Amino acid sequence: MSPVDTKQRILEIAAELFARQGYTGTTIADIAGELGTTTAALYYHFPSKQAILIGLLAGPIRAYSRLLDGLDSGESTPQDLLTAIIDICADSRELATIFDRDPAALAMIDSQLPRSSAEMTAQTLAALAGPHPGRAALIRANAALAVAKAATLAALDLGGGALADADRAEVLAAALRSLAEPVKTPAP
Amino acid sequence: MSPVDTKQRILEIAAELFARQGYTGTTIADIAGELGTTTAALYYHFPSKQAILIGLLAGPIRAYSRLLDGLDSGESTPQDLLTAIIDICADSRELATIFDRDPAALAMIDSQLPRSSAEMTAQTLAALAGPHPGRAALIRANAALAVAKAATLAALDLGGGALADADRAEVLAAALRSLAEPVKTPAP
DNA sequence: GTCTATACCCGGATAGAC
DNA sequence: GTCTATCCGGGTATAGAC
Repeated sequence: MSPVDTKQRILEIAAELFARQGYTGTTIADIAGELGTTTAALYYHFPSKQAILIGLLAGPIRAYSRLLDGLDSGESTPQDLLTAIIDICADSRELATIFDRDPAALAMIDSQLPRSSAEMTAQTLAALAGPHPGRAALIRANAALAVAKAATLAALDLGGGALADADRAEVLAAALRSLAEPVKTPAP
Repeated sequence: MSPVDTKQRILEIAAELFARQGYTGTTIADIAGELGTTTAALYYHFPSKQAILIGLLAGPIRAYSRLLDGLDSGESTPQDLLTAIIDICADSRELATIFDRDPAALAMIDSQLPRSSAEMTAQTLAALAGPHPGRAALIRANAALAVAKAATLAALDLGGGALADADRAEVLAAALRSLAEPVKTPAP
């Protein structure tokens, strides 16, 4: 099989297993077994298990990193940011799962990323919470981010791996509602 | 040191490390080191690493399981359910983190729980989504559950480990907003 | 209840033939 | 590009003295 295809298949298999069993819970033998080869064959395509994880996440994380770069300079609204997050998660159910549910794996490759995963989350929350946020605003920012990730994953499962337009709108609306400062009822 | 105290200390240390590094990412040696003993000493108090995880989660999971039992028979509203989830998460930042972010660890002890973690999540979502839910209702249920867990964790971090009343109210409000079906603007 | 020492296994990784 | 064979380290767990 041509090397590029095999490399791609390894990445697909790894994405699925990492999402299901976690990164540390998945062995090289698991991947090789699914691929139908021995573990040694894997090392022709990737120098290490970590390299597979990086090969999987580097692209999406660079995209996300660029998104964050555009925040300071640009005119992005929270809605733009949440939409972008939803679309990134929608790109791959597996990657979104790893990103959302395996922080330990992310931390393991932090040093080889353009910025640390903690930093990216912090910047995202800061952008969602707005300038000089109080505790309530920070809580709402966390809520909105959680919705964008978790509800997108749920929608992907409902849609058989694809995110329907109506579902995307529903996720975004839910995230925006959780982000919105509730209207205070004025004292009578 | 009296056995009960040591056992308790082990659980506390394990909770913190499991939350920070994940279950598989934490070694018995890590726990023993933090405890100031050798790994062998740990095995006087717990027969296995899994037993530590179970000792940690069995109580809260039983509580959550009872909560779900009460749903069918009782008159619980989504608000009651979300409040209960928030309070369970607020009980221990560490346990909530494990529960939310380490599904692989939960799956590992599934067989020894009153019901599987997947089953518990499914029942929770069903209760939040209401009878005969459409896709949109299921998405909103997922959103609300994600808010209850993630925003509570955020609030605990903001509050130094405790959940202030105002913060609890903010989390619940955000979860309820994400759950609420948006009012449809009637065609003119 | 904790120690020293160690058995045992498993997972990541390498060497070298084909 | 994939194989067989193997090394090596680290992690769980045990034996038995103190």
